Amino acid sequence: MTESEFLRRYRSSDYPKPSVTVDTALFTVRDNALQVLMIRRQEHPFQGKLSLPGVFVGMAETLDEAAARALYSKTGLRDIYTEQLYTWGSPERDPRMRVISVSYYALVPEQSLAPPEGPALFCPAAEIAASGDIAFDHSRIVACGIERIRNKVNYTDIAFSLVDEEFTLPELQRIYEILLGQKLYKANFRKKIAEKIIPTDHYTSGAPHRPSRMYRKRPETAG
Amino acid sequence: MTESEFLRRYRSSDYPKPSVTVDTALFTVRDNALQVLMIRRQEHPFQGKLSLPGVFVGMAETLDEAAARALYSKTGLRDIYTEQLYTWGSPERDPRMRVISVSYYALVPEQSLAPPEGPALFCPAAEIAASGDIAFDHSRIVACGIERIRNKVNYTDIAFSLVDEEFTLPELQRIYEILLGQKLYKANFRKKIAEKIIPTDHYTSGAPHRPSRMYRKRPETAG
DNA sequence: TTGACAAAGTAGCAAAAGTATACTATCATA
DNA sequence: TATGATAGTATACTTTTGCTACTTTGTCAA
Repeated sequence: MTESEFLRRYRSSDYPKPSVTVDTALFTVRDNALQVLMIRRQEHPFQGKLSLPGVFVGMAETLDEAAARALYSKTGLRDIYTEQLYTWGSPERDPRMRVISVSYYALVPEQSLAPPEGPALFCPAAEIAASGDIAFDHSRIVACGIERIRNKVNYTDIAFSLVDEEFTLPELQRIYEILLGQKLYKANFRKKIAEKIIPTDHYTSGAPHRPSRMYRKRPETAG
Repeated sequence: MTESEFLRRYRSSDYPKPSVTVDTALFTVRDNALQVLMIRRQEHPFQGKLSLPGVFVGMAETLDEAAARALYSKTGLRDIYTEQLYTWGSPERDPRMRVISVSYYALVPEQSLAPPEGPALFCPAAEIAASGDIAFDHSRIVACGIERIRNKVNYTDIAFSLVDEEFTLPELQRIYEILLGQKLYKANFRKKIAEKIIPTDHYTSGAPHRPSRMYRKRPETAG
């Protein structure tokens, strides 16, 4: 049997197939807390419950593209930091039918977000992760995202995805403290990230204390 | 519309669906190298090429169960360390049709493996990861597994999954060195893992030098 | 104009962790 | 009984981390 014969003969409809969705947890830091974008469901199943924005994977798009599409349709944002989290495949996770969900998380600075509209709203991520009243297994997805972020903060630069292009060190430190869930020492923090940043000649103003210098992220050195 | 009406009305066949497979990279340390179990493909596509053992996901099983099934059918082993890696969904990754692959990796000590039979064989993982001649995107899956292992060695106990229940410290250190790709200092290594192990009163014998004490992994302390 | 307040930013020490080297111990073998 | 080989230990040195105290520079109110 040649390969072309085989391809002709293979009938993919011979096998039952699960549906595949991509669900994306969009995180930001707001009001001194890590928050996640949730959607109040208008339809069954889990009508009225909170869920993550998700889409069915199109037959011609990659998973990353599906994740970007889900985010764009809810926020209008493109080119934000996005990464695959985990794939959930329990047969009972959707009461309608077998649905496998590839989950993603995304990070965006609060300043670049328009206030969420319609059924979308930001919720404290820790509350969602701890709640027993979230649609599907989306509570676990959020918990998984929180954990991933907390790990990666220590050995990557993902925290920079949560601040604007120009930022002060007190701002950045606050992001780290919220993600890690603990206070950091100012002097040590600055030593640690000194090599990752470039000072600008801009300063904050107006506050009743010494102005804070603004910095940018230093581009990664290849190799 | 009530929920039951909705469920009746929903026809899952209205949407085209990708197929979903689970592909599992089984790693072990053999001949002083990290090796991975590969299958010489008997059928199209990629006939004659090496691929990872994989199965289509059954409609009633979880993804973890599918991964365990794939491993069991090739090795006869159960209850080995297994963890999800990443999900691959490029539309072109399988020439037959749209197939989304949820990849897993597994770790097993060499001693518990029977010699592979039939089309199965162990290959140096680094060579597979670097090769351009592997079926599907399985070369990238192996590369992803190597990277994950290398990361997790430092902050988890996955290295213990690659040695027998009783092991010597020189053995364990060799595993660490192979996974990390670098020599470690004996004294420092022992300080680091001292709290993770329990000494037994067994010793190696027969070698023309001082016998080596055997240890077991200390059970994780809850909390 | 100036003193109080507040947060930004800096200096430096001590403890802990990591890096590296030198040493002693114990077997098989010749 | 000396030798070679690897197991195992002691210890000095270096870097990082944890912590405290200090100086700087703005607003605001007396």
